[in-house]
Amino acid sequence: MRPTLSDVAKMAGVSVATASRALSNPDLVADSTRRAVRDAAASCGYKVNLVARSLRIQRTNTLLVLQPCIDNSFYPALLRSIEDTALAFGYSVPRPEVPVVQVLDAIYGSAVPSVGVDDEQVAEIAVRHLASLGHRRIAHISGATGCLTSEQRQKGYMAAMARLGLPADGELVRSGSGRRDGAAEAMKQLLALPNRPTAVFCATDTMACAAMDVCRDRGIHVPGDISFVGADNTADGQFAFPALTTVHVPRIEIGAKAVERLIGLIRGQAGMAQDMVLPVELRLRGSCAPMRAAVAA
Amino acid sequence: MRPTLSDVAKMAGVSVATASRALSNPDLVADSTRRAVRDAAASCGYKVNLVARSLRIQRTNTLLVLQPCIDNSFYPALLRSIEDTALAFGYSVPRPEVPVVQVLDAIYGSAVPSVGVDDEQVAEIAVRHLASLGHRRIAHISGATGCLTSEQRQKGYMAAMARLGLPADGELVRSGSGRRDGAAEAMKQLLALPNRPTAVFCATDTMACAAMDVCRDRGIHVPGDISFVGADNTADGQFAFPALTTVHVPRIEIGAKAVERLIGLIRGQAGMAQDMVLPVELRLRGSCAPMRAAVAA
DNA sequence: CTGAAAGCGCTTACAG
DNA sequence: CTGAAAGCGCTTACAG
Repeated sequence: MRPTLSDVAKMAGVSVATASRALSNPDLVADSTRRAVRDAAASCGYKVNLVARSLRIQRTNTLLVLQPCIDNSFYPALLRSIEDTALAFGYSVPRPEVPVVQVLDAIYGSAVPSVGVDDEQVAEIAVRHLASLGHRRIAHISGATGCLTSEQRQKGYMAAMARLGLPADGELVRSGSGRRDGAAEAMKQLLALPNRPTAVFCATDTMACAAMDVCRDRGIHVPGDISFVGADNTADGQFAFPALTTVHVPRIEIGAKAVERLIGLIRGQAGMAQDMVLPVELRLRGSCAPMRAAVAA
Repeated sequence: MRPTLSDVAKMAGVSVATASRALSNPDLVADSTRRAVRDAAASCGYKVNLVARSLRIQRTNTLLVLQPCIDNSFYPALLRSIEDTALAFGYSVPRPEVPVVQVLDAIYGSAVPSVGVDDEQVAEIAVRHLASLGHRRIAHISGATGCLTSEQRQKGYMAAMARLGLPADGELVRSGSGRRDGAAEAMKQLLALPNRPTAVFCATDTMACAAMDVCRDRGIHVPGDISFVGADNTADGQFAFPALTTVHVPRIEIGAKAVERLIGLIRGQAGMAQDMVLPVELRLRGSCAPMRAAVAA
């Protein structure tokens, strides 16, 4: 059992009150007492129970630090400075060794088990569907820079295009930054191309909807003139006109599995430290049509 | 004051024990009692005090969810699934509206105040120093993909090269992935170039040290044959041979300022929501030398 | 089915 | 300078 303040007090031969003061308000006790209590605390590895303290003082006085990676000599000094400053303000920085699961965007790398999907596969499914309809000039509107999901979808798009022997030259790939305005701008650039794409794979449904809106505003027919596939399967695509064909990412299942993993980790069950990749699937709706053979005639 | 279970019990005309059961163990109370307690709780907006509960049950039974961005219709369903599953396991997911400050890597965007440095400026200072020594073929070994710091340093490198009228063609930019092995590999590629760079700006000191090691192994003299500038000013560069010239990033000050900001935010002080950019500075050590005029002679 | 009581581990007036 | 006691807000045996 983790030692309590009462244990420390007994070891040091003082009352709990004095032990508390010696540790968190040292000015209030005699030098010798302070030393005795601190020694006792150190020898049994006492650490204050923050839950109890918080309940008592009606504040947590705690700052949580989340650090993306540890394998970098840059961090120790930063962390120490954070702790020192926090301490000077009467706050503490717990170093919780808590179980963690990451969902979808694996920013902590493989050191932390993740639950998500294969985002390269998401892109591959989308591109293959468009290619199966005869499209060859398939553009990509990518998501937020620095977002792993978005980067992997772009990578998957490039890989799929290469495997299919289709051109994925630079002008066909535009960043939509994961936002509606970015996607609209990207779509305008694609439409301004001398050799327009006949299909677009957008990294998110939200961006696909914005891109389709641009087409509608310009009298370009979806899917008659240009086809769209999104990814995620969010409500906006479902209720767009035409309804958006998309690659479904099973959010409900991902959330449930992530929690099961996390609780498994908390309970020390085996096999919970592995990554978990859930299947995705194409949802056919109205935003895609076969490539028109005589489009240039 | 936030209502306690005792308030709810009084409103419902039952004991605290019964109120507790009605809320967290409903099977144990009569239907009518349960309804009365729940109505009372709802009418005063009662929420269980998790600190008190945790102290009592000796577990927190709480899962913390950290979500990078909210402006995405993908998340609500995921979050609901997480909560539902957690609840089914007897865990709760608090929705803490806590003050947050981000340090250095602004992954949450400008919605969350950040404390850091201007990483484009970091790169610019490094490149300008090398250019001032006469170097023109200045290479860049970049950091981890998807890391904003690394991307901004690369962007700053490109911008500085352009402003100085120096060539920053693709072959001069290599990803070191922020790791020693990646940097070593990148350095080997740079050395294999027909027209070798005479200077290298590495996105981190750690990578610069690894790159310098590659040179030493091949009998290439630093700084006689090739100059290096790192960034961060971590201990590895300081003790490298030759000691690494670098752009100092003030970690101590960043940590202190971040905590001050955060506590200011907690205390509701004004002006704490702005981003804070701390100055960086060049630290001259032994890894740079003037470009040799007659290098090709 | 319900209530009175104990207690989780601390901190802090209050006495001495 | 130190200790006994109260109490933060809950939950849960134990009685009834």
